[in-house]
Amino acid sequence: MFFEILYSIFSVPNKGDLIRVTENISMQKGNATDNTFFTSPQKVFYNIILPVPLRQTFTYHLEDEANICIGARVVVTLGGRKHVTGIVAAMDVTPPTDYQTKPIITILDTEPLVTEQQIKLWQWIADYYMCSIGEVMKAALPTGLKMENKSLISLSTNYNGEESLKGNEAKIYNYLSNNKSVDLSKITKHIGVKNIAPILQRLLDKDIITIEDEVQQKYRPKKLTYFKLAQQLYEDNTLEQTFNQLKKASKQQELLTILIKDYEKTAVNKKTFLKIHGFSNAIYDALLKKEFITEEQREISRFDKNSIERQTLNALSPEQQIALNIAKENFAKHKPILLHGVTASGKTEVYFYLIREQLDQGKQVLFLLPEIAITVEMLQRLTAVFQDKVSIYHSRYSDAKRIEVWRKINANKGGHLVIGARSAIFLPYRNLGLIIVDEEHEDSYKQQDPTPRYQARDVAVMLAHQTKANIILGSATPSIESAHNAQLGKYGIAYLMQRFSKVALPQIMPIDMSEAYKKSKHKHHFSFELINAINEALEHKEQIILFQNRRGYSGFVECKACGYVPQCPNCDISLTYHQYNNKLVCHYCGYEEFYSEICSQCNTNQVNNKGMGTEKVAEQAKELFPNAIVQRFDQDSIKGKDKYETIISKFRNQEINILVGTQMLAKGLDFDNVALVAIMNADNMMNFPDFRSHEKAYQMISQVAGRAGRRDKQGKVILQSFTPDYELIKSIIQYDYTTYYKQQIAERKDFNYPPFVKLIDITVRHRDRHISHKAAQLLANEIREKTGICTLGPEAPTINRIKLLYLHKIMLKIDNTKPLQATKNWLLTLVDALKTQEEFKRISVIFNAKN
DNA sequence: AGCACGCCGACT
DNA sequence: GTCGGCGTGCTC
Repeated sequence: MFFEILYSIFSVPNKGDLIRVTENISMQKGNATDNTFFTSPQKVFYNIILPVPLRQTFTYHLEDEANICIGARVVVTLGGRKHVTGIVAAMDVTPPTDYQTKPIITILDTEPLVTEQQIKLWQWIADYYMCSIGEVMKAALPTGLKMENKSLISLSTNYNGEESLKGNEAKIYNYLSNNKSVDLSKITKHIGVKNIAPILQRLLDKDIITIEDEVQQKYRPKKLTYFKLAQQLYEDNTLEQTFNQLKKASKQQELLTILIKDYEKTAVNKKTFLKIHGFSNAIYDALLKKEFITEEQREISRFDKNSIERQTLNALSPEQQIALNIAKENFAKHKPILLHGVTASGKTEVYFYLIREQLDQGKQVLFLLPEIAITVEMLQRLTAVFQDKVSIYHSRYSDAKRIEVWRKINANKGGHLVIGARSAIFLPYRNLGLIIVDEEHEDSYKQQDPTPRYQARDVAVMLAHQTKANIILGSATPSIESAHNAQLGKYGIAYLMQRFSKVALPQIMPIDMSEAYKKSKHKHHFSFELINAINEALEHKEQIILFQNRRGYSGFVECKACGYVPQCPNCDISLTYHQYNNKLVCHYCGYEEFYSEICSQCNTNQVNNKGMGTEKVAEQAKELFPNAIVQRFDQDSIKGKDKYETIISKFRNQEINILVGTQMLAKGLDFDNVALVAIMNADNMMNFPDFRSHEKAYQMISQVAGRAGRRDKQGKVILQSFTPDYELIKSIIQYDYTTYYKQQIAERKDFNYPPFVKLIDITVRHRDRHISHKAAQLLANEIREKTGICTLGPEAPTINRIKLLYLHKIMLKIDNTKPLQATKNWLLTLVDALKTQEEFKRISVIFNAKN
């Protein structure tokens, strides 16, 4: 079977024992009688999950019982699509009566690729986040495992042309002679035959063509050459002899000498070595030919597992020990645990003990981190302790690597630790003992844009519940929801309030900017207090971080004559000015245009002094502190490939005095010599329109503040704000989580926000503003009338047009007197009903469950 | 979502 | 005359 080879590329362990499915794949109408069958076949029916946004599974059949199982991948045709990969969700289902099923073309796995437990979780996600199970499947599977029509076909180099080909075989051969490598759909189109699989299979059998997967082709691990002294030179004690042999080759001798003296038996990177010591390739090649040195290829990886020495666990402090015990007690009761530990209190140590215990029992452990916190340092620490039991699973890793991890977890051979970003919840765990969700409050655990819009932390809690695994949520500033669950006793709670180094938390000094402006005690956006503090730090050769929660130069451009602000033609949003390329950019759709000083509305001069971005702060810092080296650090300034690492290491090496950045700075990075952190404007963090804005501000400021201070010296934080008397700011300054929590939870209760209600955002989109509005209006009214649910809107959001579609938003607050799942299902049918109306056929409705 | 079918404008 | 733009409808 052609498809066996085509799709078994990633099924290496199963190669060769894939199932033979009937050759009768051509299902063209009127052709069925051609098939000669041995017996009268008994059809068996299966429900298949397919990657489409339809909230259903699809029933297909096999002509006979076959070696197939739930969780195996199958290839089927769907609509116009020739090969779609799906997952078997149910077997031996009752045949449908109202339509003719199509056959399963190929079974790709003999063993489940996906566990039944996973399918259960997928269904839960689909229900809860109001999407199709197929969409969840799409998010769950690494691309290589869900191949669609993209496999590449090319001519085999082995074919010498002696065999004569006829008909379609010849056609394909000729086509491939002229085109290097082509994907399946192109060949199909060119040949004009509906089912080319058997033809390609014949060509494949004759070794005339080869099939490669696009994904695999993309994945070419970069290799570096390492070399070391040949082993036998040591073993046979022939070193001296060797040198005699090289009497006339002084350069080669020299190379060997350096190698022996400086590197001994460790392998060194060829390129670097030759460059540093000034040897040519010829010298190297000569030694290699004489077998005095041996070469090896190493894959480049962000960090090298082999080079990390095994580390044992540190002993726990009494406080950590107590936290560990509390965790274990709660696990015994199958309760999640919230670990509330201040910055540098050693949460990680507690995790380590819990992980080790699970690994010792041969269990699987999932360590979830926000993408941005998966740093080389973190991985090194974990790898140093758990060595080869560690796998990494996140978006910066290649698809091939992810498939490798998938298979490893699926094989379930002994204890294993997966460190991953939110998508790691989708791995096929078979023996999950523990889930850790670190930085539990991070909103990047919530997938916002492509559906499924799931909150990985919540899914993790569900996964733990379903699999009876333990789960620990850790944070220095727990989310209000988790803290509330702890308060209600749904979660256990443990605290780590002592800092590991015993140095006090940084002192936070609020500066009243309205005062500073009134009394002219400021230059640009820098209060005098801040300027003095920076100067002091610079004198002591200490480093400074300036935190500004907005990228770019200055928010907007405004015409000083008519007040016009340039807008994005697609999105109805003000364009942001970027100084480095002198362009106006839309951050939503990427539209850009050159900045012009002439206002397009009234033809006078426009100015760009509104708002304050990192670029402007950096510029002002350079002006105010001409002797300091100032560097920006945000999405825009790290565009280049390794600029991120470069800036960080430069800052570490103290080649930079002042670093100006956005929240990117705050996550997962620890610096040693930062004495001062300044929050340039605390207000713009609190004043964005979201019910979590205060929570986010608290978390962000606390986190940024934590960057200040050194192992032996208390750090200092300057917090500039126009409203320093806000309760929120007071709690931040005093590190008073309890007061902050009480305040927030009271507000949430008063204004009906989660965790007291479930929030669902509905976005209606249409090309026509009026239809969009009308549809939203109808929906809102219907919901209000039929359910009595608190329904806000519809309203046009500030950004009310994205990519030429007009948006209208409705917000639902569903309190716990309403049946949540039933309500969600009803909402979906309501939208389906609306779409049957001619006028609203082309609206699209997005649901976002936001709690 | 993806794909085919079908109906109108700018090209050989 | 037709190539191809994208609007419309359907998927076991």
